[in-house]
Amino acid sequence: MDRPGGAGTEGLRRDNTAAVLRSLRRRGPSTRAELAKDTGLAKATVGVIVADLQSAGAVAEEGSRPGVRGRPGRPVALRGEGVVALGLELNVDYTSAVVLDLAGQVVLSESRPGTGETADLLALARDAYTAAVGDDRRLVGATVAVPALVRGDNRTVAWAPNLRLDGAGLADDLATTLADLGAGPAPAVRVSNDANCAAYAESHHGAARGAAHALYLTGTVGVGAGIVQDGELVRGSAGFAGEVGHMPLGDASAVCGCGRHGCWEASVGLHAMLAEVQMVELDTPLRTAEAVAERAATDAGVRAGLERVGRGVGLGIAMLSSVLDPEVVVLGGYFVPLGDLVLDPARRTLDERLASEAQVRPELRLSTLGIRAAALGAAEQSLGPVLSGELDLTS
Amino acid sequence: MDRPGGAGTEGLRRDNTAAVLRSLRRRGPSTRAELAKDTGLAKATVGVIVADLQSAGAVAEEGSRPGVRGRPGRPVALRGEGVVALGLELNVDYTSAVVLDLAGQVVLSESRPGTGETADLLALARDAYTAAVGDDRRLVGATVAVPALVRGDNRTVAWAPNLRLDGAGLADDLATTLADLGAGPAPAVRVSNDANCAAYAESHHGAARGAAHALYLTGTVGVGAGIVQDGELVRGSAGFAGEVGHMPLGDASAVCGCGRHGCWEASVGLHAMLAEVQMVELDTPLRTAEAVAERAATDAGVRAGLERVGRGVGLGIAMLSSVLDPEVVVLGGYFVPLGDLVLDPARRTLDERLASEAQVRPELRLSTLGIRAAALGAAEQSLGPVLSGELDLTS
DNA sequence: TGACATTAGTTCGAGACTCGTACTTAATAG
DNA sequence: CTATTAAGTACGAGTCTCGAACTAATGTCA
Repeated sequence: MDRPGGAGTEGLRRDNTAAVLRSLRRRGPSTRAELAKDTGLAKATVGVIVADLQSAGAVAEEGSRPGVRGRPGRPVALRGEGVVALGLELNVDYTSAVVLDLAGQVVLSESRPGTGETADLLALARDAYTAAVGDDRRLVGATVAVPALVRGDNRTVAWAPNLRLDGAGLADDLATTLADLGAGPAPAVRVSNDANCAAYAESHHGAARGAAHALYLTGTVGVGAGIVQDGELVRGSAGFAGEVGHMPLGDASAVCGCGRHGCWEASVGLHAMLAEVQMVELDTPLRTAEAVAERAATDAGVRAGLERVGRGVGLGIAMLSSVLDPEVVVLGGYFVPLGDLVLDPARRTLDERLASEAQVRPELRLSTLGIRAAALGAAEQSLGPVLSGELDLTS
Repeated sequence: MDRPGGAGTEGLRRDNTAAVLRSLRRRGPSTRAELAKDTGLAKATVGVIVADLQSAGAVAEEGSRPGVRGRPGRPVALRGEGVVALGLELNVDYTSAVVLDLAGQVVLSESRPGTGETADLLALARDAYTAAVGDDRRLVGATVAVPALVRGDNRTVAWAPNLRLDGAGLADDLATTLADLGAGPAPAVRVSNDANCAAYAESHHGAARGAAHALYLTGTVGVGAGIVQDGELVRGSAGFAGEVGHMPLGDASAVCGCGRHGCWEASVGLHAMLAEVQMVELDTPLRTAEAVAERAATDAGVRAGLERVGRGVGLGIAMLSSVLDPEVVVLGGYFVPLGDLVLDPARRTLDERLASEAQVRPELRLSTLGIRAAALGAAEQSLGPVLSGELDLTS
């Protein structure tokens, strides 16, 4: 509710500067005149703001666009060489890093196998920093995505059943690592849930781009969700929203790893899927699913098993859709290699289960971002304060 | 993301004025010094803003508060006689009206039996306007709560199975009615879902006051929900979020009015409850539930039936909590007279079903606002633009 | 009782910002 | 080569916030 930039006239400038940045991010390189029209600011104001951003290194002029009558405008573009954010993911079997520039371009993207150790992550962070940030770019923030419950402060890990994490240790460690590397004015460090990060990435860069209301589901051993409403993540009171794996939904007969019956992931998690198709797990969920998809081409029994899984997926999406009314549902994780083998039955179940006649079935899409989704979303989250006016580049 | 007040320095003033109003609303009468501290504005600025609001009739000085050392402050309070909003509810068997002043005080509250006709509502609106608005108060907006799916534009009724409503007719009719009554600068007219309105009311005035993340559930023949996240309603892409009645959750054996199996309301709606306790429906859900509660005092069979219903309620809340992570869940409608007869088993089920060890069970409370909840929330929604700076009182 | 400390609120000038208008600049059309 | 069109800039007016200095009102304590 409060003004992001601050209450005085300087705050006003910050907010207007942020509006210019957002316009550039959304519409690409634009002339001052176009920016004025898009933001509603006066031409003169835009001129001053652009000059400030230019001398801060955040934007630069491009070659002019000729053609039409009249004096040609000189387009201004966000400058990737200026400002970047770092996104990281620490998972049980790999770590990823993405460096994202202000223009939304991925500058660096790297994944390494790992064992979930904080040290792995810090090493990767160091390498990514050296390779893609260095002394000439300004790092405005870093966010780590983790498969854990993270409190609303975006620092404190409350519960990480699969990682040895506790409290704000990870955030602090990363902060000191970055400080040691000499990252200028201490960049903001945050920790965030991996499904939330991936959801954010899908809504800004991936399959849900352009949808203000999206739901992201990732299938691994468990099932996680990230909810985007009005372009922002829904966090819940403690920061735990989107923990859909144990929704009491499926067969009462299905026993879940948590010891209870009827959890959704006991019907649609990786192990449930493997039981349906009577196959065994390989080294990663993705490779496992690829093997299943391959077998499905020739094995009707496997296809039938996936059909049952798909119906369970559809049932859960029906549930979530009636609560959240998303425009797009993106499926990631092991669902991606299975594609329509799972999505088609899910769509059919969903059609049968729409809450009312007026409701339109949300579009079901597959994630296009792959393994870097969470790291990318983490980076995008770190860019947030710049685009909202909370952080001032020009000072 | 955009500044609510506008981009120029006048917009800045509007936003700061709104901040002062919000502070007064939240903390009650305050001196200029207290306002300065709370809003972060300079004393001088607050002085000017308060003077403006005073001459606009929105605030007034109260008798001074003596006691402490130093010059005593002169508290300023929101002035109920100045600015009001109108909230209405059109339901199948009654209509309600609430007039709410800027200070959050209910100026008028009236309910009448009805038959769901638009004409009933317009008549009540006229009467409420004459009685509590008249020529001396300024009406800033009116909102009608309806048991229907309303699009995100807050005007268009998309689906109203129990009312004869269609499109934006209701909003237009109310607008012309108010215009005929001579309501100054045309007040904004909106239409909104009744459960959403009630949820908003509970989070601002009722059992969930102070909770930024709340979930409201109302039990009638169906079950509806309203979701508040970060103090704002979650609407979904089309405006249909919160349609929880047909979540595929309960026994597959329970047949729902919609023709499908397993809908939540087929287990916990009024008729399902009556079937469990083997009693018949009276004229309203509330009176029916009162009769059931009375019988439960002496009839163990009824208590057992309510226990089963309560477990179903708890299961649904477990589902919703794992998705939304609310701090408080408020139950309204027919659940209120049944109280702990339903809530206790619901709490037990919920405890068994929490998504993770780290999660804390949301508090389950009963609605305290009764039949006027929706109308009150509607009025509060109409007050929103004033408190956010979208609407300027001083011009 | 009277000087003093303390807190509230106002006055005033400086500084920052946006805006509209007028002006300059750079291209195309004829 | 001139007219036209549109982009960008310079400038002055108007609005706003802010801090410092100042005035006002009260309790404290000698």
